[in-house]
Amino acid sequence: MARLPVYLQLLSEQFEAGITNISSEELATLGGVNAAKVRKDLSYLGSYGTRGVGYDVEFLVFQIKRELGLTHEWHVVIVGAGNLGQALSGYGGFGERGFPVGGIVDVAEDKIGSVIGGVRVRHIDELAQIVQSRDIAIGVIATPGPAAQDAADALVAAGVTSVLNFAPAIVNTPHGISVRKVDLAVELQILSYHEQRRANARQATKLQAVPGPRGRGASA
Amino acid sequence: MARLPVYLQLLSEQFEAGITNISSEELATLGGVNAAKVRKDLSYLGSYGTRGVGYDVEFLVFQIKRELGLTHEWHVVIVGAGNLGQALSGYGGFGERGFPVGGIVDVAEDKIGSVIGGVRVRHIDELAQIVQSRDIAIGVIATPGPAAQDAADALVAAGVTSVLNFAPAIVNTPHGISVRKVDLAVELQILSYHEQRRANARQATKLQAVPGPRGRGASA
DNA sequence: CCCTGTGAACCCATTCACAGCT
DNA sequence: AGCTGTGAATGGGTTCACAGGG
Repeated sequence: MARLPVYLQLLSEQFEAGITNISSEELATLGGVNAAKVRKDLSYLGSYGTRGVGYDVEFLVFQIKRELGLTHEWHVVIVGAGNLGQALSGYGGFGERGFPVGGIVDVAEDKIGSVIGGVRVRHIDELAQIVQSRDIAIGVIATPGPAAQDAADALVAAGVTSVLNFAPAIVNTPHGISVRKVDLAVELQILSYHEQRRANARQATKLQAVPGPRGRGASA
Repeated sequence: MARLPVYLQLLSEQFEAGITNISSEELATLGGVNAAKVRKDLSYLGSYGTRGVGYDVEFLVFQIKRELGLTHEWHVVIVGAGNLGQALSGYGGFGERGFPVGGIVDVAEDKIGSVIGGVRVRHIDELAQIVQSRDIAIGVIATPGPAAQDAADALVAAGVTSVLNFAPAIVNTPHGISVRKVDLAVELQILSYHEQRRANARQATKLQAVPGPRGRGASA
């Protein structure tokens, strides 16, 4: 379930704050969702709650981590050492959350050898060797859109079975490979859409308040 | 609709490639979705298709851009000039896709004044002035988790009405503010979950093939 | 004849509501 | 009494299937 990571984060925060027990109601409020949904989601892990009391925060954190496979670190390999690849590698957030960068590769000779976030950029031909030596299962595509499919193919050929795609392109992979896509521009476009609607609404209100003498049906 | 940006991207690529007309079937294949869904989504824009023929690619691109409010650029302001903020600012992708970085702010004195991606880091107290001078509607939160709520409050106070939150925290905003959350760690955790399931499946297969004599119910 | 546009059927996630344990 | 766990009801999004226009 895609909400488990969210619960994990909330529960971890509560645990840090010294909370040892939590009800579905409280957790739902923190996450801005329905309490019944929380209970359904958590019941999927097993019956780990205590009726009349709630859930043990620490135990729940452990169970979610186990379910998500977060009992050990997962090294990732980044394909593409351009702006985005450098950004992701330099951003320490991956390692902090249990996903250290185990390698970065690129096709461009001039990028190879430079060190970003403590990791040296290597040639994409070395991808299989990097993946196998560090037992890497997750690859990150940080190439321009047109190169994304090649990057995905290279990752799959190297033995990676999960792909996080930041490139603005849809990649095709064989069955059995997990792909997730994060497109920063798409997120902004969705916000732009909301802004656009707000702007239209303001305009409509204005037109309604002061109907122009030559209004061509704009108020309809 | 959250799929319009995807169609826009696909259609733009097709247009670049010289395709002038496209059927819902073709577009559906490119996007990996159902053709009926494509038609429903596009019909929401109006009846812009031609029966028996398909859709005019260029016209459709224009209509989607209009609907998404992409007829002009939207400047964004980034809060947080740490690793992630620098990464996002240095990454040229925002500007390329119509969302140039109009400012970066931080609370830390030592970050202020440095230039990232051509933009100078300024103090968060100047946020309102930056937002108003450039008429910025979209703010990006790139702070550590605990500072995210403060960043959101500052953005809203400054007049921003849409927020893209990269911090690992849920932020509360007044009604009427659009918020989207992108958590890179969550994406990786979801992939980790898939990897975990694959690992479990492999283990189960192995146990089934060669049942251990002292198996403690693992094969159930 | 081909493909769009759309009512109707379907499906699955969400929510409700309450039985049951502590 | 309080809160979990879950069958039943709800609702929204997806898919089907076909009428209708080019």
